[in-house]
Amino acid sequence: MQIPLPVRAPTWVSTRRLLEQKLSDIFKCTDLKQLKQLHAVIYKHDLQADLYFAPKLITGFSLCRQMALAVNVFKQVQEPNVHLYNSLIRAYVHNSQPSGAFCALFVMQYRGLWPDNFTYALLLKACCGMSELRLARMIHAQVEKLGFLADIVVPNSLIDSYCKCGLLGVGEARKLFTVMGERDIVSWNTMIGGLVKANELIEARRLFDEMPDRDTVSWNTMLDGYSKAGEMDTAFELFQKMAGRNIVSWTTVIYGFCKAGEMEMARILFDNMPAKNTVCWTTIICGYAEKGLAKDALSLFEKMEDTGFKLDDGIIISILSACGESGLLGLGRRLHASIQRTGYKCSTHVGNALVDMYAKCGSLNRALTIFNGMANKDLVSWNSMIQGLAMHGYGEKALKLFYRMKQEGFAPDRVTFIGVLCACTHAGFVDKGIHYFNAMETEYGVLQEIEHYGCVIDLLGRGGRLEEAFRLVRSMPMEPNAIIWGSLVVACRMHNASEYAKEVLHHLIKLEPTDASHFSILSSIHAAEGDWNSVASVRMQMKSTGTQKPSGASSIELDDQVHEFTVLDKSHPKSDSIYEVIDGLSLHLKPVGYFPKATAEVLS
DNA sequence: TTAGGGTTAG
Repeated sequence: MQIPLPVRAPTWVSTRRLLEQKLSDIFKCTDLKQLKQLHAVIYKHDLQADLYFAPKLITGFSLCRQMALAVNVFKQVQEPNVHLYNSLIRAYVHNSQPSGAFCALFVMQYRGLWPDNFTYALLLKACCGMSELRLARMIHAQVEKLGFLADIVVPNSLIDSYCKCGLLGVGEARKLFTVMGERDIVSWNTMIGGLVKANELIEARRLFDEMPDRDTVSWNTMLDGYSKAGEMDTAFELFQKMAGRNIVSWTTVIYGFCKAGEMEMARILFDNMPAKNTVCWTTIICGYAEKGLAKDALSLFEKMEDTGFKLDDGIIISILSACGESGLLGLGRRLHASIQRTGYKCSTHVGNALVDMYAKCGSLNRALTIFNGMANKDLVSWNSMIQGLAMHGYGEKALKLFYRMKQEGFAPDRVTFIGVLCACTHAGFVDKGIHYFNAMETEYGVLQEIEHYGCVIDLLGRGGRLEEAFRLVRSMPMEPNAIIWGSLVVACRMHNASEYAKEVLHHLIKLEPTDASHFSILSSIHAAEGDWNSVASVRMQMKSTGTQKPSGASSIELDDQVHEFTVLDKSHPKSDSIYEVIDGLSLHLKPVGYFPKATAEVLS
């Protein structure tokens, strides 16, 4: 008798096994094409709702930054379990969408499922992105009640969340760290990292010295602290002393030297690194770019491409941002050309960075072309473009874009209003600006913050409405800062209101006693009034605080080289012909009514 | 748990 052989089952089982194997390899990879293919196969076998495959697909898609696809997979599952919810929450956290993570939590609880310790650890990560102290405290109370604090991952995540909530949070973290029964190296490292980020370097070092054992992460955290604080002697001493240096250690110290302006030292370390990745290339290129050293930045960028490092969002955004900061249009365009040549798929972030770079470098048409061509604009795209137009005096165009933005369904936020108010200032629309300032809270529900007050005070001041500007400063619900007083100084000088200016400068000197420019403006006002006694007293005050007057400088980029000039500067090799051109320009300007302004301040 | 990174007034 012939026994019927099962035909379908083994095929099915082997397909499943094969898929399981394939997926276990792939779910850490970020290749969307591969993942989509696998998803199609899984779908063909009707396994998309399988509780083994679905979480892996969700994780895969989230790593590829495809939240919509991840959510879609989740929705296919009829009865999701805690594990699946955790995958979805992890996906939201990974894609910096903390609100999505919390929504998933509410739905999960609504469906009668209890979050476990993993859920809470993930939610705490989501809290990190939100920097919400209240939320961290709420979760703290809950995990304590549920007994999840016993799992060391949970208190460690709590410390991390607390640390990201500012100084108050670091205090809470410190309390928890002190009472923790068991601490592992992660607890120590996280606590030290939190202190470092809060600029509590001395306390961080105390804990670092107190640690039972240190790993590379512990050393790197301290290196980061000293590098960011500009204490490069100590940072370098630690770097030399430490064992088990890794690429992060090298990059951290290189970053520190770049920020301190010690590019030679940064370069020596960079050239001697045992291995390089995109992060350290980015660090050194941006180091050069931020210092305006366009040639070095460009040659290193080309070297990086020759070495075979592929572009990623990190490099592109960092370098473009540095270009915008220093006005290095050449490097920015070169990078843009690389993006186009390699067919790099621009994310919205990269698009925004390009818009910002071109706008800041004064190439508004290019910024507009990129902006108009962007398929997925977000709020930042609109804000960057509005700000770009406003910055260059195109107030009307900026406001038009603001209307278009609203028409397309985007709700303006605090940054949008900074752009809008700035547009009104530069275009001289004083009343319009005041209208928007008043409307932002009542019509748009956006809180008026000190930055917005700053814009309006600047707007009033430049518009010559000094009385109103001062009235607004006095009625502000917050303490005016140096920026507010600074814009008033500008206004007072524009409108020759020396009595007001003196009052304002005294506030400024109190707030920023080491900033020489305040002293020099004050002394120039006294000088203009012929009050030489006061001039002498300001100079004395400057000397006693050890403040020196820095010279103002203008710079221009030409053939990938930034040329810097100061007042009466003759150091440029082509100085003679430059002055010839300036004299020529003055000859043309005088007949049409422009005269050079040479006050005591300029000549002092 | 450690390194680079998009919009913010003068």
